[in-house]
Amino acid sequence: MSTSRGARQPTIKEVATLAGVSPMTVSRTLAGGVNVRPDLQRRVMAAVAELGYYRNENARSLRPGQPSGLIGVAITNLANPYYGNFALGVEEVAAEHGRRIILGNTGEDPGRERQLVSDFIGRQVDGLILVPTSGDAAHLQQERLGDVPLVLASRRVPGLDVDTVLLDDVGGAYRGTVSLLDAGHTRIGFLGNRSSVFTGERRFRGYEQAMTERGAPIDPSIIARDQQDVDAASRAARAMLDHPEPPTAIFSANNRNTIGALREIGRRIRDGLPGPRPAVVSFDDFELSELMPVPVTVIDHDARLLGREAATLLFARLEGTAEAGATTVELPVTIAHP
Amino acid sequence: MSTSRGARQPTIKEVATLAGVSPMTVSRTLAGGVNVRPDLQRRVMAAVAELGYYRNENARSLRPGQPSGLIGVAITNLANPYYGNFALGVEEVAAEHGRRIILGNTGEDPGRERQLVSDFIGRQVDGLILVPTSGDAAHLQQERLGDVPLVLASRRVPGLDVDTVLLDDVGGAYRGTVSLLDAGHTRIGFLGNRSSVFTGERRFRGYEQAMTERGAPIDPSIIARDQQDVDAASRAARAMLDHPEPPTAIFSANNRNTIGALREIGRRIRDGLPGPRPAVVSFDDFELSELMPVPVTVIDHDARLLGREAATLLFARLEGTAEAGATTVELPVTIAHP
DNA sequence: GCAATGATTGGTAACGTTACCAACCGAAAG
DNA sequence: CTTTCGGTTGGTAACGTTACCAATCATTGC
Repeated sequence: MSTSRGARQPTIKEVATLAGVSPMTVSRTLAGGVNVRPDLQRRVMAAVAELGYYRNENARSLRPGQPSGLIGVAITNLANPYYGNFALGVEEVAAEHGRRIILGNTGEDPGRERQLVSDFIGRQVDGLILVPTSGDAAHLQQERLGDVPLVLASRRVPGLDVDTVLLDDVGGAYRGTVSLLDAGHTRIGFLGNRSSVFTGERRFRGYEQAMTERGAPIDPSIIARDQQDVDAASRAARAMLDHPEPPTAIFSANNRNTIGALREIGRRIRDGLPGPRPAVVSFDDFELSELMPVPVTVIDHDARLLGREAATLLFARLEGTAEAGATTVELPVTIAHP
Repeated sequence: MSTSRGARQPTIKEVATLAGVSPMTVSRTLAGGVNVRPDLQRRVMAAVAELGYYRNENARSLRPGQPSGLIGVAITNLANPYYGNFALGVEEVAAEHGRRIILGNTGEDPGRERQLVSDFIGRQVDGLILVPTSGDAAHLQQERLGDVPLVLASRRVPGLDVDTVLLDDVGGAYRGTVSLLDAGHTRIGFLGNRSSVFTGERRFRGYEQAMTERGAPIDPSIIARDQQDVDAASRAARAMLDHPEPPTAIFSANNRNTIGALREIGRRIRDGLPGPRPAVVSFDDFELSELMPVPVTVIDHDARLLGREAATLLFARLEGTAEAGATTVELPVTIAHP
């Protein structure tokens, strides 16, 4: 009836023997059955079912020219829902093309990224999608990757001219800051992160542009650009609100900083502490933002779409339908007022 | 200097030729270099660097007994931050054991799950970790999986006796409901989801147990158990609060239902609608729960830890250190009062 | 009835790697 | 000076699959 508990995987040869045909006939049947007699196909399928046979995809992709069907994906922080959605978008498009993803988490560590990339290549991935860390990029140079196409997401890498999907960081930050200025704020604090230099830098540039354009002073003492997690963001917000001349509004460059800032603002309200109740503009959406005790304007974007676009770019490259040079896609962001 | 742009991956044979040794010496060097003269090792490493050679892991694992180094992971919804954290936990432990994860999203579709599992096995995964969908489980029977160990997470599958990691759903729901009863509530609504039968069922049981024990009536007209997403949850909460005799508190069995309920409650408060402002107990944490306009008690748990435990169970099985029978680990939950 | 055609089937080799065995080397021991 | 031994190196085969070619079979047209 069936193999015993814990038996090793049967081979195509065993299936062939049981079905009374050659391995070639089994292979052909499983490949679609062109030019195989229907009765033989039935016998093969019966043997496959009985033995619980699965084609060995690794052996299959050993033959030259055969794709492995794997896409390597390395992201910086899977715990961040933003990247979970990103991975989902990549997975969806990969599945539509009959591929699976191998997923690695770099934790912003360039060494880990390097290690992941070489493992992925060793597993013969058909392509790579990467949210790069900000370290050295020698391991991503085309000559190191051989014929494996690479798509970068969220961030660009200096000196690396490859397909990239980005958000409109500058424009979004600009428009978000303008909305605060329009509401009459002129003293606007900035919370952001440093290490993911690329987005942090771009979002700061948008903020700076808007402030400068409207003649609002940029005061370094209410600019904090070194917070990676919620607790650090909370502390930075606390310091900012304890400033002798505190800001009346805060621009937060990402999800982690927004949550931290709101936690601190909420604490002050709950404890009845005096001081400003700053309006907040948040780059990155979060759930229930409409229920916050201060008005929160959200600069929203679609991480899942970003993942889908990255994968689409990759498959265009794989199928040869991509343009010759490196393409950059910059996805729009939307601003939702409270 | 280096291979040309877009060249195919070099083989071990080419490295051997360049280094002036046999492929065996290259293989041995890369495997750790036991019994290989240091000068030859240096020559090999130089050739590897020059050609940009990566060991072909697929060919490597073709030999019998060699592990592929891959763990197949299928989860139901990667967009849910809960599962993103779960995947991260699995990935961390897998990385500690030198393995990568292949990730697939089932979207609660049993057909997709079946397809993913057979692809994973075809890729010779060393093990499987699954958040099962609630369909038929024939494809998960041991005799179908051959020698590939399986660990289930979050949910159990009827008729499948394998290693499993669960949350203390019943106990958590019980204690959460008791906390509402202790606060004087007796009319408590229930929001939950049906299709992920297992957790939904268990959490309802905990609710039921607490209600019955305290003699609080269980009224089916304020029990809604069919919401999978935030919008459906919102609608269910609206109907519940429009009930002629609305509940004074709501037990929400998961994150999606909690967000939906709070969105509806917030809307009513903002619009100044009359009616109760129900207290909420939420199974699943969410950020900024302390800033909600009604008190929210959170039944919290660690999805990442759940992932780590699942992977730990799997590696115990792989390394033969696991017990003979199927193990079930039930992780505790914590209750955080507002 | 016979040749030509196309459909069907099987054998062989190769993909890139490593386990196993055989061969060789130099050095130490007798 | 020979033997022995451990360290070092290379050749061969096999892992499971499929492309390619050769062989076989039935069918059609003359």
